[in-house]
Amino acid sequence: MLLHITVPKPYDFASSVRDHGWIALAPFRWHDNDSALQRVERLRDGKVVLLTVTATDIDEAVQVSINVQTDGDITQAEQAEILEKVRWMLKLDEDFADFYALVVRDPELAAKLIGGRGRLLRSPTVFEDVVKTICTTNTNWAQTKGMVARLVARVGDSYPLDLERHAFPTPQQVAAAGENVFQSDIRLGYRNAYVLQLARELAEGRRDLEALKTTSLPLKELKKELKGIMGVGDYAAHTLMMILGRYDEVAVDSELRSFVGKKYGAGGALTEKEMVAIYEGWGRWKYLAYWFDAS
DNA sequence: TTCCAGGGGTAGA
DNA sequence: TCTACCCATGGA
Repeated sequence: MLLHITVPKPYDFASSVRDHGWIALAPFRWHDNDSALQRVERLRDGKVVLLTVTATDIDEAVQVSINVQTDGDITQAEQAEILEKVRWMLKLDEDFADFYALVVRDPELAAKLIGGRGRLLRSPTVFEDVVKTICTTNTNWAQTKGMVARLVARVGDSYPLDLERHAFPTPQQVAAAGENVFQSDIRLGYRNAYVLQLARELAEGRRDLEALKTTSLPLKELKKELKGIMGVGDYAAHTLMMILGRYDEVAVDSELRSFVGKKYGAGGALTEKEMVAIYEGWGRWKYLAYWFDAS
């Protein structure tokens, strides 16, 4: 089964997908030889499919193709769900025109972005991205990858045509796993409690993360809502705001401190306020300005 | 052994 | 609002 989405140029599929580290986190995979994004996905009705997403140039647009594989038929409703999820993951419904218009004033950034970059990869659900973001805090990237891989392998549904590959687990599946499985197998350290608590809140209907996809909450309120999640502080909230298409705030972490310190520090240590101020002129695009400055 | 890596919660000021 | 202290984990 092959599905298609036509995306207006400029859009650089391969660069956009790889510009975010998320591509290295399960169940995402990148196949360099054929520039394909791959992912096992559990659909709402429980069917587990393998999505292989590629892109080809067609005149004034880019055609994104989604190859859907599984052991049975795929209904119209499932096709619609897959298209919706891929559009979300690739941020195809966001308008970057204002950002690109601003970028031309900065030749260094313009050179990087001219082909149509900026649509950083995100996961199909906000739940998945919150969990992944929590797994980036106070640890290194190798451990983040391990944490997410173990979570997916241990409690995510298997893909029927290759049982070694799994979908990202639902909140219900995470909640059902319980403390012991987290401590012995998944090993997120003290983050175990954060991820379990979030999964329970969602499974029991005490929180609705997915509503944030379409929220019109003012930035401050959105940040407050995100920081209400145990384990989410300023860095994680700003990262998740970026995921949700709000680029107004940079996420200050050791990576930003290191990069900004080297490029703008002139030998002396910069305060956090000074670091943040460097991107002040980018208005609602600060996060992306930093991201591509550092890339 | 000690440090610390893409921080955050909590108590106390 | 700011600071000190603690937090599991695993590699260096």
